[in-house]
Amino acid sequence: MNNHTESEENYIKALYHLGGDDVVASGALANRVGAKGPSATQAVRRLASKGLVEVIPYKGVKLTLDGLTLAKHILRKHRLWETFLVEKLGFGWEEVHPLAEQLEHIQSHELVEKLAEYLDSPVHDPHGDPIPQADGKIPPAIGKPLQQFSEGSTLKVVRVEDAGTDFFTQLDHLEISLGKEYTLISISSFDSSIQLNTESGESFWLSHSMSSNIYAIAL
Amino acid sequence: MNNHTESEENYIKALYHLGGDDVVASGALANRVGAKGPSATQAVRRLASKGLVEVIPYKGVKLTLDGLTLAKHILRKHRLWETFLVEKLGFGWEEVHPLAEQLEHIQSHELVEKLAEYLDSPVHDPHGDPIPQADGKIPPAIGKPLQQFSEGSTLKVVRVEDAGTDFFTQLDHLEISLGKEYTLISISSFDSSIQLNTESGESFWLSHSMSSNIYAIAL
DNA sequence: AAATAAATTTAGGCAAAGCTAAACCTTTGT
DNA sequence: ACAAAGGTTTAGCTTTGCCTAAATTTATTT
Ligand SMILES: [Mn+2]
Ligand SMILES: [Mn+2]
Ligand SMILES: [Mn+2]
Ligand SMILES: [Mn+2]
Repeated sequence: MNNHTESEENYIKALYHLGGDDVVASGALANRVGAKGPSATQAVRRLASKGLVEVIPYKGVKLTLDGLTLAKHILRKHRLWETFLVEKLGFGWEEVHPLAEQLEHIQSHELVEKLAEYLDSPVHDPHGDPIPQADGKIPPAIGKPLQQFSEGSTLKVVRVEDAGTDFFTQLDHLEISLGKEYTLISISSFDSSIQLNTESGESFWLSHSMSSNIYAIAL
Repeated sequence: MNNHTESEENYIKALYHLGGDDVVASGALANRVGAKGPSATQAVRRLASKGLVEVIPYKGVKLTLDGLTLAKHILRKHRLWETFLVEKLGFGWEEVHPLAEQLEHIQSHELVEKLAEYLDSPVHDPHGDPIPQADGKIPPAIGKPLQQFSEGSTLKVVRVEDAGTDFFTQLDHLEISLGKEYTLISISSFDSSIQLNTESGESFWLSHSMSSNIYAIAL
């Protein structure tokens, strides 16, 4: 019931990201884990024989309850390690993902819980994503995309959607990070770009592709 | 040159432990990694093709310079993680080895160095073993076994030899830990057991198998 | 020096994990 | 309703890593 390989865990996590406990097509799965179709077909069969997924041939794959529990546990580890790397070791939030991709496979319940305690039982990771708790419950995702705020409202950035390096580089250029507060000045009806004011009154524009990946709460 | 599997790294580390850069018999190697002879024979061939070891058929295996460098780097990671687990997460020194056995395979030079810095660049791990430094140098092993002290000398425990769970349990029973100071009262000429006095004057005996794994420095 | 014992390698298998090319379902468009 | 297109599975192969049994080499003993 317990011992899973790194590969297995990556497939489980991919299934969770793609569909939660819904059916996921084998092609999409293969794509997500960076493998080819036949590899995924074989992989899900191994997972099925362990009771982690249910396969409907030519239709797709679905996490079982066991699989879902495992997925959330791996995600918990991933986000706790990301938090550790940023909070304690001083990594930038844009560099921790590939490291957590390795660390999430370390097997020890005691380690996970000691780590969580050491980090003061965090509820969100450095990107603002909710950290599944030890009991399997997942805190609600917070914030809504900047587009959904009305002109003139003040807001605080609380989450960024996982995106590539370029996205983070751009965030750094603009000095945007979690916790920063802004006033939304205007939303262009031409290209949906957004004008923000910093607390110190400086004004700048955000493209739609940037702003749609930035989540905030109203103040 | 870089990417090694967990299995490969475990073989490299085993070779280092068994012989440094000397020749090691394939049977001893197999034994150390918990595999059978033929598995080791095959494994060292894979390592040889990567330039990490040199094989002399029917004679043994030897780390190359590259292999030696890798071995020390893995050992550095192992001992840094052990230090982290004890110092920061509050694990007991007897429980960290199997966890470090996993963590030592995480690949990221930046992570290792950030971790070392976070731990204030430690020179010894929780068992008193020297931590190989970033430049490959290894601090000298400290202490000598209790037998080598003369009766009446005062000493401080600075290292214990890696041993099984039972050894640590017994250390805990006797409340022996790194940094503790004792006076050596007598060494039995019958069974080489050793009588120690604690700082508060209590007296107790240590079997030879215990004391020969406990290293101390004179005060 | 020959015989025996011990260690090592070879031979032959198996499972996990990946790949390409070919065959096979499903869906879609006419 | 059917043919083309698209996605999925099957077939067949590769590498890593580990196993047992048998052959081979080296070491030890008489
Ligand atoms: Mn991963
Ligand atoms: Mn994250
Ligand atoms: Mn290991
Ligand atoms: Mn140690």
